[in-house]
Amino acid sequence: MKQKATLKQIAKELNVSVSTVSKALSNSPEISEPTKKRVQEFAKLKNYKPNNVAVNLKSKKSRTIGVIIPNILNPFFAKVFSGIEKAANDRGYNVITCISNESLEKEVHAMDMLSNGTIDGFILSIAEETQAVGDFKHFKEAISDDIPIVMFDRISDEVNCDKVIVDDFDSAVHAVNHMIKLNCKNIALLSTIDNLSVGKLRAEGYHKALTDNNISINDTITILTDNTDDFDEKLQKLFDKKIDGIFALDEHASVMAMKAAIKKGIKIPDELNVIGFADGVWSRRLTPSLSTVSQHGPEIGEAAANMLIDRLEAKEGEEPEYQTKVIKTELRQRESTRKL
Amino acid sequence: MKQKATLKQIAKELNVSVSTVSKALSNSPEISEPTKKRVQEFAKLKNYKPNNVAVNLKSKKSRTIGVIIPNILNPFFAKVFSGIEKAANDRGYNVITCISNESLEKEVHAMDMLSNGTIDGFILSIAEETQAVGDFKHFKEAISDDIPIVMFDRISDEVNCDKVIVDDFDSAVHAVNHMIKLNCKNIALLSTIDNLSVGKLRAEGYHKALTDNNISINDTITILTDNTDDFDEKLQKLFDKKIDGIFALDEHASVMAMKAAIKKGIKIPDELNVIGFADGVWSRRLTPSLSTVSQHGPEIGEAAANMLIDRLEAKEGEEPEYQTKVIKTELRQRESTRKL
DNA sequence: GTGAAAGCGCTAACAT
DNA sequence: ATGTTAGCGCTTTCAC
Repeated sequence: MKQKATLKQIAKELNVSVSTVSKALSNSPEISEPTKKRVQEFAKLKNYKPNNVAVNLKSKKSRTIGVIIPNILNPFFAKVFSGIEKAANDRGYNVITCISNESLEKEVHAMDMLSNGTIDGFILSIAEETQAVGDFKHFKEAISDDIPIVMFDRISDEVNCDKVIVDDFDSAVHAVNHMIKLNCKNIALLSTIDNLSVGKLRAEGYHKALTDNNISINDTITILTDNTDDFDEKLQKLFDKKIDGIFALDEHASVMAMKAAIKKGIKIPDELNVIGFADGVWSRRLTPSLSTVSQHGPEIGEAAANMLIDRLEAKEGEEPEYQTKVIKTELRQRESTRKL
Repeated sequence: MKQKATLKQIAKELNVSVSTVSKALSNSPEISEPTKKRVQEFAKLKNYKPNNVAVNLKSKKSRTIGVIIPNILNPFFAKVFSGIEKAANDRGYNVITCISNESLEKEVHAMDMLSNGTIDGFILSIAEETQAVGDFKHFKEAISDDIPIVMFDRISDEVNCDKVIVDDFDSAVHAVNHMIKLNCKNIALLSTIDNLSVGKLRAEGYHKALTDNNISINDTITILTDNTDDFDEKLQKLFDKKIDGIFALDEHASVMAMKAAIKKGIKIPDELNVIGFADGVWSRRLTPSLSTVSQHGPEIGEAAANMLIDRLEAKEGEEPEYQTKVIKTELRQRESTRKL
């Protein structure tokens, strides 16, 4: 292995001082043109790259963002992640990723591992268990240690920090209103994420839309749970009731409901309209394709990364106020909805 | 903001030397029990955490792995990634992720950004463009700079390094043999990844199986392309031919083919058997659910991470030989296959 | 225009 | 048992 080039080595070989080399490479006006040229060319020849760790130690910044995601297999999070990675890279930042796997302990551990100079700030979505338990000490601690956090999607009002969310409540109101306009009279509400803040907000939006339209809420065509097995079981009985619309709050509920309806021989969209929250390519690939509330994952990620970096790069004392940015959803009409 | 605790500060406040504090915290036998206790308790009180950047500079190791993935939205890569992340974390390593987006330039840039002490080694799957162009200089450079690489799935024989792959060729032979046993006589071969090494291997496996069974190869029921639009177009005409089996080399081909068949009113699996390479949850959710060649993404990731870390932690001069580990696939029978 | 020296926070060989 | 010193690779202030 060839030795890695350092300032020291270059200085020795060129018979100049370390600081001359350093300045020459950063194009300082203190250094004469000929010396600069000599140093820069030699450095290129030797393929010199400043040791990032040393630079970080000196500057007390790592230009690295810690991202904590509950589950990378969920296409929504994968999309957000790709947005974060892109925006961060564009601004010269690296991204260290941890997966909390919905566990409070892993979340705490991950933050602990990284809160030692490794990262300058966090972007995260709260783990399911953390939301259930309501333990947010680790977030507050990081913030008081001057490590900024940007939360996205699953947030907590108890923590004072930047946030990026989707207008879950409004999106649901809008989607359900749309179904009502399509002449749906009996819209089932299905969710396997009733433990999450976002799930609750979407359910409230559904209620609001029904109430606004003077439609009474029918609990017998509502499945709210936090467990897919439980959901699948309850789903069996759903089609005993009269329904002409399904509003599903997550991908699992959307797909399983469509699958079950098709099996029962119910025609979509002629007898049944379906709208679901979904982000993968799959809503398009389904037969019939699924009309969705699309959450613009990449935009959420980009917004979060930019908010964090803006704060990191703000001059001391000029940090912006904490803000909550709302990314608008979009109702994507595909084959599963049509006027009844 | 409260000042971050450092050894220096603690030393001053306790009226001992920095090295005493350092040794006490690492539980060195050189230090007396009472002092140790005093220091350790004070450190805990102050919530002291060793500055990771300084430790890295000193030790010339970062305990961080650079992962470069072509596309995190592809569920196969997402699964591999989750395996890497898990194995790395279990062994005390962090993971910095870059997404090459199938671009050679981004791949080169990512490696460049990280090859300066930020990471100890790479785990990567080669970008599409890189495979097409056949430019592997950046990999060789890293290796000669003593930064080990583990490649997975999309590898290159031109680069001498550790590799983790799936037995694509054998898997395809096995799957097609299976279809033949189910009495398929006219098996179509569909691929949108004919530009990738893995795509080619799978296609060769298909040919081998047909040849072994004395079935002649029929180019009119073969769609090999690297472009999904092109594929979708050619797919329209596929069902004009007589086919009773579909072997699809990637997720897009699998799903679009099933969707098209269903639209044509072809009964799966009664008139047509389908097997596809796929990794998402969606193969299960399809109607009928898709029989797949499952690639054990998480295991691939874990194996890659462990190989890399084993090499990183090997004593100088005792590094293991480069090896290529093969993870076995599994034929997952679901509703899209049944004896004709 | 160039160089010497200090220091970022930590470890470890070497005194005392 | 504790402290002193040097050094990881770099930047930057201050002298010359």
